Amino acid sequence: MPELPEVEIMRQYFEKAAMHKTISALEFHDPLFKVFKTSPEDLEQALIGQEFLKTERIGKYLFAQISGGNWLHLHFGMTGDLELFRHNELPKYTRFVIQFEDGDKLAYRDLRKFGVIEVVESPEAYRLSSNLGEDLLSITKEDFIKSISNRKIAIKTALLDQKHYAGIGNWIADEVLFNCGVHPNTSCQNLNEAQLEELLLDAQKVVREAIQKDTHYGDFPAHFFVNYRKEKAMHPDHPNSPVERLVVGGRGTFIVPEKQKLQ
DNA sequence: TCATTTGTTTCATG
DNA sequence: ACATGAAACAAATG
Repeated sequence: MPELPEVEIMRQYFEKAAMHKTISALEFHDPLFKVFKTSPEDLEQALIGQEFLKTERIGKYLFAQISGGNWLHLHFGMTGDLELFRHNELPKYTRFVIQFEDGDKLAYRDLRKFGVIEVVESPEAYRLSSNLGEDLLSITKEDFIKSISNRKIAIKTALLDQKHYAGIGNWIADEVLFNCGVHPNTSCQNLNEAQLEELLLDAQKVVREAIQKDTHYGDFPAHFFVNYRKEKAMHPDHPNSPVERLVVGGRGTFIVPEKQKLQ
């Protein structure tokens, strides 16, 4: 699920669900502690009796400021999300629960456990220490072009690298490459500045539109490539060129061959 | 049984 | 040290 737009919607959900309410207890439901980078004791120390003051997001990484100091960092891996609940049965695949004094409970769910829960000093400190780029929506054209133009890797692999600009995931990369008519295996060196700028602007546009639709895929415009992102599907603009699947950088990748030729 | 999945880290290689 | 690419991580689905 979670690429930049999904995490932005999750941030807005967290704002509504968890802000300014006293935390009374925590629950841990991941026996091997795969998703926890901070120990339960330290999480309790940091969170219990405190409240969340505000949220920030960098790419796919979500942060919430804790009143007692430091920030809670959440990453959602491939299958993570949040669910506010009050009843007794645990939402499916719940790994972590934050209980509030008012009886609300916030579940962090993550089927595959690729996500991360930890306490960090600040979003910016985390960004710098983990070599994370700036958020896709705030990076400048110049920085984007500089970071990509001399690389010797496939453009799709470069788009998925979170090191220079954070937020693009697998479906958005395919979406943008389709929109710009670029084959995902094109070497970065073979793209000129105008093409790179077009890729950035399109990525930002796709992200904004997805956020505006609350990332409900069903509400996306009909021309969105993600609607046809499966083998042999037919994009309405290319009725004679069925969608093809290939693997780029180890990730499933879909293209319309007629529009996206290798250069 | 095998391949697939909207992510990231780690390891090996050059 | 750095860039690159493959494998690993975990769990469900078809």
